[in-house]
Amino acid sequence: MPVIDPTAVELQTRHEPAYRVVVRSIEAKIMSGQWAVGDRVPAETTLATDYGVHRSTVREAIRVLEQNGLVRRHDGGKLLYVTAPREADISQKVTAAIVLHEISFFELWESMRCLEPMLAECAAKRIDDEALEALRANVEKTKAAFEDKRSLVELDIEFHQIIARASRNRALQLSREPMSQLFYPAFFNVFSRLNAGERLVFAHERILQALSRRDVTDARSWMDKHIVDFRRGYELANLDIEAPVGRAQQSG
Amino acid sequence: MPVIDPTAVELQTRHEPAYRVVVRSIEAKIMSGQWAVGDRVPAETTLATDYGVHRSTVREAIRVLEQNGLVRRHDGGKLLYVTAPREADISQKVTAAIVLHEISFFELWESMRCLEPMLAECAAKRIDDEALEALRANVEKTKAAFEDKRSLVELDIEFHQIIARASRNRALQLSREPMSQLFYPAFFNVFSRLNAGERLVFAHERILQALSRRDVTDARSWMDKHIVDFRRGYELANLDIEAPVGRAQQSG
DNA sequence: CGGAATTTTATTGTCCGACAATAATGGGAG
DNA sequence: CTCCCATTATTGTCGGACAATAAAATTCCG
Repeated sequence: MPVIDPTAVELQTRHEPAYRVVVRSIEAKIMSGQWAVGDRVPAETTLATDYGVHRSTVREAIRVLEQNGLVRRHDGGKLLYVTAPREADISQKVTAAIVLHEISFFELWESMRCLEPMLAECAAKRIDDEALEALRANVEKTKAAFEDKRSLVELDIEFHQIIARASRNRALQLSREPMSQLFYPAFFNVFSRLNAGERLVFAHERILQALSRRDVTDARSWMDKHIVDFRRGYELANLDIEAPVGRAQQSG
Repeated sequence: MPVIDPTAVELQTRHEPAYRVVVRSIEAKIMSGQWAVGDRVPAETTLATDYGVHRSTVREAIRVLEQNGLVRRHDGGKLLYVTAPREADISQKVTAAIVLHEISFFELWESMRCLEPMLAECAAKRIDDEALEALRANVEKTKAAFEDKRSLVELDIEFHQIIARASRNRALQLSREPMSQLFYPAFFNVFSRLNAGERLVFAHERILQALSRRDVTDARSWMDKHIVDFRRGYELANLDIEAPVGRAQQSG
């Protein structure tokens, strides 16, 4: 009795296409560990004869597995290997889903207000000196980049990313990543309209101090303030909180 | 300047396979809204001539898009339509990623402890009478199902799902769903070992009461207690907090 | 004998064409 | 106007082919 059963609900009457059978078979082999991460996947022709189908059919199956991040070819190579899905693989898909479902900035903001303080809290418990040093460097660079809005955005993204990694919680990171991709472009709008650099540096400094002291409570509360403050900036910049994210945001 | 640019970093030197070009082209049409959700996608042969490639090539592209949830055939039909990715589509992929990355139960629990109280808080603000009624019915059924561990698990899943929906925040729901899929199977282990039905009902009743009163603070704090309590149960049941989720959990 | 250069082989990306099964569509009978 | 049937369109699958090139095997040279 498998803990997860993706193969559970399946229509018996309409016979499943062959390529999907191949997908599920290989998927099962990978998820069960029979084909371990790093193993090479047999050639298309081999799979075709093994499964008794045409190579085109195998190919379609491979595209599906590839897209799910379960198999991948090493950079510039043509051999296929079993892999664990990369964060970027699924992050991108979640991002697309958010856009197409026309999820509002508000929903994203609310989620970030939930996740970021938690990430900060976890980071305060587990951050190492290396990450702390990276954060210090980031804040210094931010101070120096007051003029350049674009660098400001990039440095802000980096700041939060370092903290996310420092949390040592990959599940939280996985949740945060796709949202941040959509959340932060809005930053550029805010920075362009308001001169928010000063507030940004102030907040980042406070958070950094809290993390340095491993002060869980402070890290959380400053991060929370920071997220709340961003929403105010968003509103002050005359952007629509309720508008779906993803398409180019316009001022009201 | 697009807000998101998935097509950004791409190797120029090694020429991109044709099927991938087709994917990106169609993807762009969908993401930009040029092909709206609900529109029919042209037939494979049409696309083939349009793009000047063979039908097999188009087919591989379609598999990719299909897997991303951007296009789908209506149940039992053969015509392809533009769609927004379903929650289940990506939820399943995230779940696979969590398993293959061997993310620990602790990481998942920590994430749920972040998300569930927030979901409860949002639900307290926005829940309607219908959902409230559904929750009441759920709690009644739970009281009646004290013996049957399996029903107990299912009812618990339902309870939290109703609250998630009531939060009216689809981004949060999107984060929660894949984790809950992996989180809850562990429930069965706990219920089997401990007689946790009583505690479960107690907690659910408190949460329900708070939601009925639209008491944001109470809803959050009872949900938090509930999640914390579950972890205790997990430990009392002698299960390993640090073990990766996904494979069958064993007692220590 | 070990490593670099070169040849051979394996593998992928793409194409052409074909055919059966069946969903979609259009048209006629009631 | 609705229901049933013939026609058409579309997909799933197959067989085979070929160029490009990565991978492997082999030769060559210091």
